[in-house]
Amino acid sequence: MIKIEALRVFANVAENGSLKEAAEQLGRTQSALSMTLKQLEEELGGTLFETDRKRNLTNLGEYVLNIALEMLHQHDQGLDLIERYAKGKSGRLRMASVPSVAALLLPELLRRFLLNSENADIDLVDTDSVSVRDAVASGRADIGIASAVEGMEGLKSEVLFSDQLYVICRRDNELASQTSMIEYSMIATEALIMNETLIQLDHPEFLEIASRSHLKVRNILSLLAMVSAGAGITILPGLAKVSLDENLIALPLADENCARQVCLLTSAQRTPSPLVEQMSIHLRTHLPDMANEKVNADILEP
Amino acid sequence: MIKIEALRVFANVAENGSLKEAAEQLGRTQSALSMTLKQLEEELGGTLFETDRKRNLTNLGEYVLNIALEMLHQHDQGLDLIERYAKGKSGRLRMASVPSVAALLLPELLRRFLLNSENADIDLVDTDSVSVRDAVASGRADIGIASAVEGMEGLKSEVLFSDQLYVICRRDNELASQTSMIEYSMIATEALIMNETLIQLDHPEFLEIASRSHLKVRNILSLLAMVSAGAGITILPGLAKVSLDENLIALPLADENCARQVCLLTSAQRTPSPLVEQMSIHLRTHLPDMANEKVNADILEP
DNA sequence: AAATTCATTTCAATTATTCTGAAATTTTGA
DNA sequence: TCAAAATTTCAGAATAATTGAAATGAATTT
Repeated sequence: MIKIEALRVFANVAENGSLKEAAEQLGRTQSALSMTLKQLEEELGGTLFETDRKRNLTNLGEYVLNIALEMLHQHDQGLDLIERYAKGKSGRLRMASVPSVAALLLPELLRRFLLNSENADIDLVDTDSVSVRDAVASGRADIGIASAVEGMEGLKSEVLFSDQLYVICRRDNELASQTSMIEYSMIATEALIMNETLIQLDHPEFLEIASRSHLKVRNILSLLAMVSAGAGITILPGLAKVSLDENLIALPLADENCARQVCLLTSAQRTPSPLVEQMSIHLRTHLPDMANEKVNADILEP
Repeated sequence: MIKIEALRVFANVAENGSLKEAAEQLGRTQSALSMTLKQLEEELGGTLFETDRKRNLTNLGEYVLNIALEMLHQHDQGLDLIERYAKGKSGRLRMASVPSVAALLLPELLRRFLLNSENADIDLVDTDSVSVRDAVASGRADIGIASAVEGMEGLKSEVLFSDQLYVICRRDNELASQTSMIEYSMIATEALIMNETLIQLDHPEFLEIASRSHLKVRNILSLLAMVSAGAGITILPGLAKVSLDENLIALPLADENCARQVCLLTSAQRTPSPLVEQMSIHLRTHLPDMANEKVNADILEP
């Protein structure tokens, strides 16, 4: 059977016009190439070169060279595609992420990722945690970044980083002068504006406070505008409060158990594609540091 | 290094959904295929099937299958082209032949040749022996069929068959009653009309007769019309006289040495292409018989 | 024309790869 | 849970590829 490697040897020798050169290029001995060519000629039932000096091709040799070059090109290109894909350097990747991570961390993270994966084709959708979970579970997204929510059957979930909660209030609020962390008791008398992430807090003291709240705002800009306008205080994860208005201040919440756990979500059903695998690794290694950096930079500023 | 045969195994297993079936189809053991796949997966750095039952492909598996099928197709097609060409079943073949052979023998001979060489592309030119020789010598034709002429350097020549000469005269000529072969002496008093093939005869007695001839006609139809009209007699090789007018008759010439030698001409410089090789073999094995058949059929008829 | 050089082929020994058969393991379906 | 079917594993056998050294063959020089 004619092997593609024999054709590669032939093409190399034909283009070099010499066994010696070709042997050097291919890192083999002349005799190995000589035997390969001999075998190829036997299989073809005809001679490829006019003499045993490899300067001139026979008619058959010319024909075979033409076809072989095309074959080798196709072959190498095919292998390249496969290898790139297998190494996670190309392919399609649909991501779903909560807005805070998508807006604050992913731009830089994806930029770095793409340095090693030029042919990757990435779709990013930002939405709330529940939708992120659903997108991954249903196969509409390959990878999700969200806080843990109920009902994660069929999903693999892994904590990427923990996002500490902060009380957001106006600078003229008396809380602003606190130097220690904020206990629930300290905000018991404040009007609390609820939001998406607060729904998951289950500390009894907090639940008590929350039960008295009559305002819930979904959109974060509106939420902050409310606080700014004096409608009350709110509580947000560190990442969500990185660019507050000047008249607002973020104060760390003492209860560390109720930090938002930002998770990486993937389907448990299917083996991840190499690109998903690569991205998962990339997220695991870079996202925690980037998150800390972002949150701390913001804290140290005021 | 990823081998095309490993991809073939993978594609086969993927499409069969089972090692067992694929092993049967490929004439190998399951374990051989299992190891090939294992090695392929190792080289890719990822798994190709969801479980070790080969029913479901991973995302990577699907991608690789797509590319691999295309690669295999290209590869097999390329090999097929090469093999067909090498076996002389495809390619281009330019033939030059003297008209008698071209008209009487080649149609049937080429028809038979093409049964085994569907993809061959044949160009046939008919012309006189000198032009045939020149066409082959200059590379304008790959193969020539002609009588031996002077100056055959650079050509390989091989006698295919010998074409006996015949005297052509009117049935009312007294020669027509001859039952024995015609000696030169018997036509000494006839008016001889010269033609292309007679130029090469060098028998002294003939030369004597020829020297008295003042008419040379090239075109065979004109030549025969001349004889028919009573302008004289002529001498033609057996093949050239196969369909004479009713009032003409062909009488075998006794001198067997001066039969026309119909030769196969090829270039001595270049190794013949496989198609030329095949055609040469075909001509060698079939042309002599076909020529005899044609000449004899015609002789027995009257 | 002989001698020299350079490239290629040949051949036997080595090394690497692939395949097999049997046993062990895993999965599936009852 | 068990038996049947499919797959994997592994060591040894069969194949194939590669090497190094010597021989052959072609071109070039003297």
